[in-house]
Amino acid sequence: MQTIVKEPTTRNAINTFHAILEAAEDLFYKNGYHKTTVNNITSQAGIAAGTFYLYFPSKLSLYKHLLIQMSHDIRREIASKIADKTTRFEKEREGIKAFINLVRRRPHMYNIIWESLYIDRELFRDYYASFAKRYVRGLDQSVQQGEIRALDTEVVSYVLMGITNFIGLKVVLNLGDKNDDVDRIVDVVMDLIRHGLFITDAPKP
Amino acid sequence: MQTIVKEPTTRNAINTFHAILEAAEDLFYKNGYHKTTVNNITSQAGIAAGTFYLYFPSKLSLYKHLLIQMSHDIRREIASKIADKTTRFEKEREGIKAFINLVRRRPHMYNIIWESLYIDRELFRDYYASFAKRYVRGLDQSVQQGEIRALDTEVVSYVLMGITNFIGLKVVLNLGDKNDDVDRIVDVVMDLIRHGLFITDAPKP
DNA sequence: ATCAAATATGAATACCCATTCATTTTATGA
DNA sequence: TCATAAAATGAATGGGTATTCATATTTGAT
Repeated sequence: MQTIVKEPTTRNAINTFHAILEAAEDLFYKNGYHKTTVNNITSQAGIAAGTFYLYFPSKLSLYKHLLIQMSHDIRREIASKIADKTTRFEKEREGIKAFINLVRRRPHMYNIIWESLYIDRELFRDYYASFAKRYVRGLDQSVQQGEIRALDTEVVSYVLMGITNFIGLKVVLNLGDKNDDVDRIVDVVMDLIRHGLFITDAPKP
Repeated sequence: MQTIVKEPTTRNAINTFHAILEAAEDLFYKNGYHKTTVNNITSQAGIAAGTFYLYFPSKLSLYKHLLIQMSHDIRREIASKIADKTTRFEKEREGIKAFINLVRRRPHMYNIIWESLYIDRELFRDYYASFAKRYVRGLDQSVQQGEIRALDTEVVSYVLMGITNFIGLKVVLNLGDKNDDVDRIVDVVMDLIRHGLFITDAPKP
């Protein structure tokens, strides 16, 4: 299934195309995919209902287009923020921070990505499977370089994704402490990742 | 909003009531809330469409009923599995294991709980906020008893929920390694929680 | 200025689905 | 056995919405 009819070329067409994307992002976030009608989207975008179908073959294709775009945005954002970091620890910290700041700026992303589980399960699976795959590559490298312990990196990748996602959830949904400061939270998380949760007497192996 | 019309009393009524719940659980899991019609549910339950409304005032109320029931089931299951454990470490391990085994047995739970984010956001918030609150109580106690380090227990609770949920997701959706063994995965997770991810030379404080 | 292609319009279409209700069947207790 | 209540039926209703299409406008090249 193609996600768009064709790339718009003229100035006006580009504006219309982006107006649709912007309205959809906003409405999908506020009301969810199912409660958002194509008419809601077109009227918020300031265009006629029929115009929508000049750009997208269906409502679902628009959703997929947004999801794919966002998954790229997330990867690019994280990659750019950790590119110049040299240690795995710093990469991890900046990666988490980048993700949280991104979803805080654009809380739409959260909703849209998770909602895929209910719109197209394969899309959801693919999203996390491919994210994990990349993560594992980075972790394996760090194991080789002796920076992190030799654990099952696939499991570790899901642990780290879980941490990042739920901390993001807390921040985006304003769960718990209302005065959350991203840096402070990330410090706590990194402390956990570095030292573990428990008090032990024995030195580390 | 009440979730059911009234508790059924006679034998047949109880059967019908449970047939509806079972069919709904199955169909919401397979196709999601929005793609499941009341007719789908009643025909899979082997009853007429109208009968549905003798038990539930609306489709949404059935969903809420399932969600509330499941959140109780999860808490009860975890509580019963950790009741006799004495150390925080064991409680944590058995809690994670109980959760994963439960969602593996009834993968419906996963979908239904997360889908609440798109059906009724307050429901979703309440679910995790109250889960976190309980978690924090337990963690605070363990901090007092010197079993775990004195970190922000609210942040820690989201970290632990995130880990558990994403490991559960991996298992339920069969992401990555297809021969996942729950005990082995939980061992990796607990190792992480105990020692952290990184190799450090200094002994623990 | 002219024309063809690209864009845009919005009312009409066609389908879907939650819920209702008049009617029938089944259970219960006197 | 009969009367009453409880449970069940399923066709009909009504509201909603994704998509289409005949028509109109705008754009850009010649």
